[in-house]
Formats: sequence, structure tokens, C-alpha cells
Amino acid sequence: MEIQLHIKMNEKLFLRNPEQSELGRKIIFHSIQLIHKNGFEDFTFKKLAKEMGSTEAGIYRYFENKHKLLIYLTAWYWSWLEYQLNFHTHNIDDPTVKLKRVIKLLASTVEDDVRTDHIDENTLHQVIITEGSKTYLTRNVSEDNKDQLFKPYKDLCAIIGNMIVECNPNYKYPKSLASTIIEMAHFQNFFMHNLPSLTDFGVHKDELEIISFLEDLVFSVLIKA
Amino acid sequence: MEIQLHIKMNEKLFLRNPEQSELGRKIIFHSIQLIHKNGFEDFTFKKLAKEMGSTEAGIYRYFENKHKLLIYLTAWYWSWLEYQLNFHTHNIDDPTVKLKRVIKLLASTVEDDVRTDHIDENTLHQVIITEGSKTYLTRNVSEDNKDQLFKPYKDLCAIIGNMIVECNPNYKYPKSLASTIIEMAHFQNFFMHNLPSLTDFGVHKDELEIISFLEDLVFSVLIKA
DNA sequence: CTAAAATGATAGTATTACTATCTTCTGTGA
DNA sequence: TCACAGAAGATAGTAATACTATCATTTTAG
Repeated sequence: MEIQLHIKMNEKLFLRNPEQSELGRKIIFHSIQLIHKNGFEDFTFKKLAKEMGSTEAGIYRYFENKHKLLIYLTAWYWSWLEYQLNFHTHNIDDPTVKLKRVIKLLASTVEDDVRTDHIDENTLHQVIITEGSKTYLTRNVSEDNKDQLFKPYKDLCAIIGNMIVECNPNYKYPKSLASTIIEMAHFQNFFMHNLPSLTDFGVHKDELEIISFLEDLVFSVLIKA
Repeated sequence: MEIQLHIKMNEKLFLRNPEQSELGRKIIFHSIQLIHKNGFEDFTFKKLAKEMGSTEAGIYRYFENKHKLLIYLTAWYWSWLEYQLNFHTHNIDDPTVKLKRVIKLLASTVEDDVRTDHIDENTLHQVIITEGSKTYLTRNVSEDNKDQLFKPYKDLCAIIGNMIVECNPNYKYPKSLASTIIEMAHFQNFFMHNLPSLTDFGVHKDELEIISFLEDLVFSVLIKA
């Protein structure tokens, strides 16, 4: 039995749907690899075309520009993560346990999802850690936000916020705590590997320590409130 | 009595010291304004030169490229903030009070420091909120880090980390908590203004609420530990 | 089998990110 | 006071980036 996982993406993210053609799927696959290899600043559609054995113009038929492509990848990632989250917290009633699963999911190395053959989730995860916040730290946030481009991120944040409320209805900042968990799961990972003195994880470089840090943070606040 | 404040910057940040000439100081002043106005992605040395009534080549004599200039501005900002922090926590013994001052300093709108006439600290603060993390979220982090370009940021983080240890020597993650406070003071501000559903501050858009959120977070963790 | 759609190949433009060179200005110290 | 060094201005040039346009060829869907 072969199961394919398909995530429906906001149409404003692309000019032509990359999931629906071989070329489109190659764009997704190779862009993840190239951005991971050389960083988003160095990444161009010309280099991507060369890597893929295709042409620059061909890529422009799918994506308006590289920033939209990055938002696409990020949106896909958060949607996929929401799916994973639903799966892993399914049938769990205790909100504390659910929240622990979420933290683990956010802060752990991802394993490749075999149901998506044009996306290497592990590499994508690493790309999102380094490049994810560049999607919204721009002059166009508001416009892009109006086009709902950040919906998957906001949805995930809302879900986590709701779990926090379930854990403790008296806590006053569930949404901010949720966005803090998400961002810090990534930033502490980036710091651990690249600027270790900004963390307490420089010695072992172990993701489990990030999970412990976040769990301690979240549950201290929620128990106290 | 006129007092000037001067911050000695790492020499690897520039080719010619911008603080030591009128042109250099104009570069600093106008780059802050331009980056604030149109964002770092849209910012070029050509546009900056036009804005200043100078030439592109002239700016290249001071800074290798716009990324180095951004790191310069960011490093200056963190150095200045460390100075402010020392000033505001001077003669205070209670580490809890000190930590509260730090949080307030990080999360509040800055007022212009009249002792630095070529830098508008309030605008610079807003620039750092949006563009600050782009200094290190690149392929060159490690190299730039070796050149000590992030020293002011790391120093500030270490100081805050030490205050955390003073508050509670048993807490296991002082450095990560410090970097979390710093980053979240900025991110929650950015979210509040641009993606308010990621925060609990969308209604009043009031920095005081961010301060309350961070204080609650920090002291819950530290009391419990 | 045919028409439409997708892709490939190629070319072209404005802007970006620089480097180089030559001239002019400006301040200092002999 | 003059000369000379260093800073700044003016101008030009190059390779790469970020696109757009056009036309031929291949694929595919009815």
C-alpha cells in the first residue's frame, strides 16, 4: 500500500502549482537542497535552474521570485508540522502530555516522510531554522499577511495557544507563549550550532537539552499561573 | 557642559572608521533612516549615496558591503544597550530588581540619546527589531563570529545570564533564558505590530504588556527552579 | 488526432554589487 | 606659505542578479 500525503497550498504562493508537475516538484526538491547548501542570500533562480538542468524562465513560471518560494516552503513546512502534531496528539486527552509532544516535535530532528517524495523534511527543517523568520521580517509583512501567506504558521500558533489554555485557563499570555516556544525551538537550535555561547547546550549539542529547557520554561509558567 | 558618548567598535566591522569623519557619521545616520524606511532588502549603497548627496564609491571606502554595515549598526546598538544597562542597574544589589530593569530596557521604546548626535537610537531600535537577526542568520555566521563581530550581543547575553544566576544559582539554563529574553523582547514587539495574532498584545499594542509577559515568564521559571 | 498547455532555448533590460582611476579639496607641519 | 598626504568627488566599467519577452518544440488531455 502506497500512501501519498498532499498538502493544499494557498494559491497566492505560486503562479503555477508546483505539486502538479514533474518540473514543479523538482523546483521544490532542489531549492531546498540549494538553500540548505549555500544559504538563501546566495540562492538564485539561475543557479537553481542549472542545478536542476532546467532554465531560469521555467522557474519564473512557477514562482514570482525567490522570496515567494521561501514563503511557500515555510508554509508547507508549518502545514506538514500541524499534520504531524494532530497525528501525534491524537487520542491524548491530557493537555500537559499534548504540550510535551508539541515541544518535542518542534525541537527534534525531523525524519524524512516517505509519503512526500519530492520533499526531504529533514533538510527542509534545517532550512526553516535558518531562513524561516526571513519570510516575515520584511517590508511586505502586512501585504503578505493580507494574502494569508502566513496562515499555516498562525494556525499552528493558535493550536498550541489552545493547548496552553487547556493546561491552565488562567494563564494570560497563551499566544505569546506559543510563538515563543515555536521561535525558540528553532533559535536555540541555531545558536547551539553556530553561536553556542548564547545557549547552555554548547557542550553536548543535544536537542534533548533544548526540549528540557522549553518544557521547564513552559510548565513553570503554567503551574505558577 | 556637553558630553559626548563614544563607543569603540571592532575594527573588522569597517574599512575606515565612520565615527571619525563627517562623511562616516552621515553614512551611519542616513543608513539607519533608509533601512528603517524601506527595509534592508531594498537598501543599497547607491540609494544611500543619493540620499546623503554623496557617491557610492565613497561609502565603499567605509564599509565592505551592506551586510557589514548592518552588523556594525547592530553591534553598536548592543554596545550602547550594555552601557545603558550598566547605568540603570548601577548601585542596585537585588538581582531581581536588576533583571526587571533589563527586561524593561530591552522591551521599551528607546529615547534618543543626545550624547550621540549622529545616531537616532529610537529609529535604530526599530531597525534592530526587524533586521537584527539577519546579521547572524547567514552562511557566514561562523566566520563573522570568529572575527568577534557578535561580541557585543554575546557580552550582553552573558551579563543577563549572570544576573539570572544571581537570582537563582540552581537554574540550569541561564544563557538560553537570557537569549530568549533578548530575542523575544524584539520578536513579540514585531509580532504585536505586524502579525498580532501571534501575540496577546494585539488589542492595546502596548509595550508594557510585553514587559509583563517577559517578567512573568522569567520569574516563574526562576522561582520554581 | 488535434489544439492547448507546458517546457526549452535564447535574448534582452534595468538594477545591484562591486572595483578602478583620476581629479579636486582640505588640513597639517616644515 | 607652500607642499604634500589623505579624504572625498566624479566618472566609468564589469559581472551578476532579477527579472520579462519571444518563439520553437514537446507533452497531454479531450
